[in-house]
Amino acid sequence: MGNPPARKSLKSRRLRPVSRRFFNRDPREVAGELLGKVLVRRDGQELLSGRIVELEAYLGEDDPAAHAFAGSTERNRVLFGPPGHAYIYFIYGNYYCLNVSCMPEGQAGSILIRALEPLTGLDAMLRQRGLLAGKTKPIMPSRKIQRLLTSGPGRLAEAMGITRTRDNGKDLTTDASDLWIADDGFKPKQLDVTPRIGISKATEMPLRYLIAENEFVSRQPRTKRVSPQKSARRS
DNA sequence: ATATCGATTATCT
DNA sequence: GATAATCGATATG
Repeated sequence: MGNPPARKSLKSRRLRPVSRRFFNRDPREVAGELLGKVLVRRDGQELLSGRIVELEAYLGEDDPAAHAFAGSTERNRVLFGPPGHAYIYFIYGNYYCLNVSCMPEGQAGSILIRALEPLTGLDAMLRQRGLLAGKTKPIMPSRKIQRLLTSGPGRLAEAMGITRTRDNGKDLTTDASDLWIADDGFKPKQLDVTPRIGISKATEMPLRYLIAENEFVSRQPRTKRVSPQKSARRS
């Protein structure tokens, strides 16, 4: 098996909220630095958290794939507001997705959070994802089940209990919120950059960022595959 | 492993 | 009325 994910770090490291200034710039600049940060949800006394291992940058009114493309509307107005806030949208009649607004107020641009490596609150995530199926207490879910918790934008929103009515417009740069982004000091060793997925316009721009070799991304990058069928290994 | 498809509803044309 | 920054299930090689 591969290396164990860096999970031990979380109990020893402090979770410092990421500043608003961090997001006050082009999402393409934010993207690489945001990978490895931690999304935190306070649920009563419990903290649900996961490391950001995959994300996509969406630009402003010049990006045909961005919700900001048609200008400000009631739905997307958070994108044009101050940086560091949650833009939540509802999609396919089923799922919510989380963005972080970037750029100075008045200009659109955001980061779509696409996958987390679960760190704390896994039992609550299991429950909110509906993967508990009447069973009793899970001790530690299998690696395969862990991947189903937060490996995808709709999945992570469901696991963290993120909805539009509850969270849209929330300030993600302070732990006075019950949803925020923190830095625990972790630095990814290597990143991958690929085209964005799930879109039909501007499909070629390389604006999807992933932590290389991380097993909790929604889909492994297409490129740099090596042939052996058995123990599929990337590099 | 990749491809295709249905579910389900807020938002916009 | 059409579409959608998805997911889970099924079909196929």
